[in-house]
Amino acid sequence: MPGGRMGAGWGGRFRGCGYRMTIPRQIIMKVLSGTDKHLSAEDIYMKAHKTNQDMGLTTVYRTLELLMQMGVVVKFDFGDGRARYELTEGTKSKHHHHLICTSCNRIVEYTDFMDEEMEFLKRAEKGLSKKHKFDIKSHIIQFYGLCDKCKKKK
Amino acid sequence: MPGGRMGAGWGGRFRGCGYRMTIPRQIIMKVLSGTDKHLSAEDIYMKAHKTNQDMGLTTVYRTLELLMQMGVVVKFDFGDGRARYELTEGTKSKHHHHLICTSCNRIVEYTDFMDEEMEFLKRAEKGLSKKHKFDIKSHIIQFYGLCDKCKKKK
DNA sequence: ATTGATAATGGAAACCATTTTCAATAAGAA
DNA sequence: TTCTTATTGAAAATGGTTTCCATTATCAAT
Repeated sequence: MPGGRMGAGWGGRFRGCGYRMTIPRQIIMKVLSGTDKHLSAEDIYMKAHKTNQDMGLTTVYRTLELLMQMGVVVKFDFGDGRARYELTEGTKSKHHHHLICTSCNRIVEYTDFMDEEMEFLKRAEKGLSKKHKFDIKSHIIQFYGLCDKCKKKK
Repeated sequence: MPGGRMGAGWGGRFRGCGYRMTIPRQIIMKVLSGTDKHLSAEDIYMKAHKTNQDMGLTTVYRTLELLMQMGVVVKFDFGDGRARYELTEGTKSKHHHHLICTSCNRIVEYTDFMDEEMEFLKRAEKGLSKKHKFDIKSHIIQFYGLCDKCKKKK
């Protein structure tokens, strides 16, 4: 993929869902596509703001809301009071889940057990979709506990 | 178990963690033990308030924070702006997970696939604990998507 | 039982991420 | 180009959660 076109191609996706493609939305997609981190709304706003000075934080929230409904983005809550967002179909990053320390809020990504996990998830999603008539777009798996340091501190 | 003693026995647990057992904490434990729903802080406050008029909302938040650190309670975020809390070792309710509609916020509990899930989780927790030196206390699994109604609406 | 150090409490005010409002602007079909 | 209508940004409002602080309660040591 040649550089400079990241985030392109999303126009059809938006229009297909009955929405318009706009400059702010393009920029936001570019930011989301260009990272492998979990960004907060403000993180995204700040990155986008560098490209387009007129970008407003409100638009970021509105677009994220849209993207979530489109199933393109997942929202995470790690318990620190601000939500994080991530593309579901991340081309950049490996599929991963999170370990969260309930004491210091440290977040560890892990990619272990992914094979088992994916297999389990595939079966579960299929079964749950059918039984509960849900159109499942994404999922979250998080483990909570005490990290090494906090364990010793106590 | 004879009635009227629900929530008792927690004193040791608190003291064991270096905290004191107090009336408000007893009442909060009673509320949490006595429900199989996911209560918000305010839900808990209102229930507790019936037993003890002096109960303050601040104390509920503080106690929940404590219980989370103790690994006794899990905090859920279903995306409606208020967190929900639930005992991890629920004697009342079956272990379950959640399906959440990203459009209307409807929450469906499911207990299907629990056997596979439990098996997977057991292995994952053991492996992750060792590898990342985490003391895992609880976990969250949530599926997001569109419920039957919202699917048709579009 | 009494004491005393200090953890815990409640109420009000502060915080701050997220929403709402609204007039101005831009997208895209005709 | 024109017109309809979705989208936008800024500021204000919202509301769940935290912080502050003076008062009260717990519980280990006496």
